Amino acid sequence: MAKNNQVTQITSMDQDFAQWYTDVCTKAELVDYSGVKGLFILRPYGYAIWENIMGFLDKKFKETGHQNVSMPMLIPESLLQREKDHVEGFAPECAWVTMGGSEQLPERLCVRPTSETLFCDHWKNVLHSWRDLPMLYNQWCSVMRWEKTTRPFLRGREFLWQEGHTLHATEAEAREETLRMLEIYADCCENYLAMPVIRGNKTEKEKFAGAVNTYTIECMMHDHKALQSGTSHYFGDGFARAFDITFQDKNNQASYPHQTSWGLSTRTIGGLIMTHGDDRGLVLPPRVAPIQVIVLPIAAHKPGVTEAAEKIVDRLKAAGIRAKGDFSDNSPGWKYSEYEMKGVPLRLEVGPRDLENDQAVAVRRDTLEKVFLPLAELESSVPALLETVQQALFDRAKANLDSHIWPASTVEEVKAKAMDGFVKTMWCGDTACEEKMKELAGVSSRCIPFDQEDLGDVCPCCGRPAKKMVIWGVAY
RNA sequence: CGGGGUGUAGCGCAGUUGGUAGCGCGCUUGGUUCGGGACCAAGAGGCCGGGUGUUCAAGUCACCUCACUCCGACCA
Repeated sequence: MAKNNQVTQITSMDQDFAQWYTDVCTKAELVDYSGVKGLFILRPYGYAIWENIMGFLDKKFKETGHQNVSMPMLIPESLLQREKDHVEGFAPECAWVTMGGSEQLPERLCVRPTSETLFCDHWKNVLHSWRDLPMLYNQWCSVMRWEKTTRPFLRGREFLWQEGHTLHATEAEAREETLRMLEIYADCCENYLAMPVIRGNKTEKEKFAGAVNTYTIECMMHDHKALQSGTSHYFGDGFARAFDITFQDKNNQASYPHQTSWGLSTRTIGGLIMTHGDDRGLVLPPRVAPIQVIVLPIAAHKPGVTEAAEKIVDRLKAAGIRAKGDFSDNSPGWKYSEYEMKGVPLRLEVGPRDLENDQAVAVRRDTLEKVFLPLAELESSVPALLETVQQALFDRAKANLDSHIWPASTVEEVKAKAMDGFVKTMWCGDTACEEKMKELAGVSSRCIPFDQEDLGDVCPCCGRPAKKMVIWGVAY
């Protein structure tokens, strides 16, 4: 250990999980703060993660028939107010534009907190016939919600996301779409980001403003708190009626279409950090990692070392692996720490001793386990090792989730376990009991899981008959 | 929006009873190193978050603001 420890240490998770989180965000060079509260700069490495997530989802969206569009950033107040529940939900956190240059605007304009109203206003003009349906739109954009407290990725006043918006001729089709997109989010989380999810229905209290149903995927972070990682909403024809969107159906009758929307944001990057990270910093699943393999020459000045490392980088790239070499004159130890902090899943070291043995040293980020890989087989051994890491990260997160869901039958039991994971109980369905649970046990309902269990038939809050099982938790 | 904490070099900090600013790391240049955050030498870098007061004099005292951060209430 060198005496000069010039790189700032990351606060340990056990000592202060919140501080650990912000340390990772800044020290792994994912984000920087801007001059305005709640507006964050996504630095190249952080944005590269988002680009990969976008790439995964955009492909899925297109495979399922969706088209990308771009809607305006500003919403006239009168338009936002068209749907009552919606405006009540979002108005408290809208940012408003009131001036154009030095002129007061005749009507103030809301910086979009979400774009349902804009899509509706547009659809009203372009939808005519049942032949125009379904309309399957998506946009990649940022939205603004004037939050009180802010944290990188988890809660910003501006955040990047995608919002899908669709119209369908029938309720059945729209509901099918809602669940299809939820499943794409679950696929993204589980198979791309290695974050196991719980799929379920939001309660009346927790559902999206203006929705008939909100479906969610909930993830468990390393500290056992919940993160809502993607939502998909079925709107019925509520917005269509409010915005007077109609089409002529096959019977030549004017008919209201059924609508959905669904969104996933850069918040999932926060989830990634808090699911897989450790005291050395970020740990990225290989599939989403901007750099999958970092190749480090050891004693780079010795004959053949740099050339061998460069050749390995080229070979890995040719094999479709996102590989990078670091040929800077920082010491090897410095580089180890640097790329561990940045969560690069696999490190390959090449030094004089390795060249003598026709091998490279591979070190896994998740376990720090060291193995020797014959140089001739890197094109097959490296991808295999990356897949092993991907699976190991998912398995570890899955074990964390499965071992921290506790059944309970009283409010006291819920409270006792609330800081140690999710709690599942039966529930009568009354919002009053949900509020009571928040007040007495400090938890909110995360979802009514699709996978229901029978834990009895009594609501722990009121003692009345209960048919549904709810998962409770402390949420980010 | 309430309650705490913090703003001094890129980062981490020191700065006494008020007297116009210092340390470590990083950065630049040169050399030696290189298998777990290397070493030597010489350099560059500051409107002390912003504003208003008090004072002969403010990083230091008072008030106001802005930002970050943690804890609550509200949310992707």
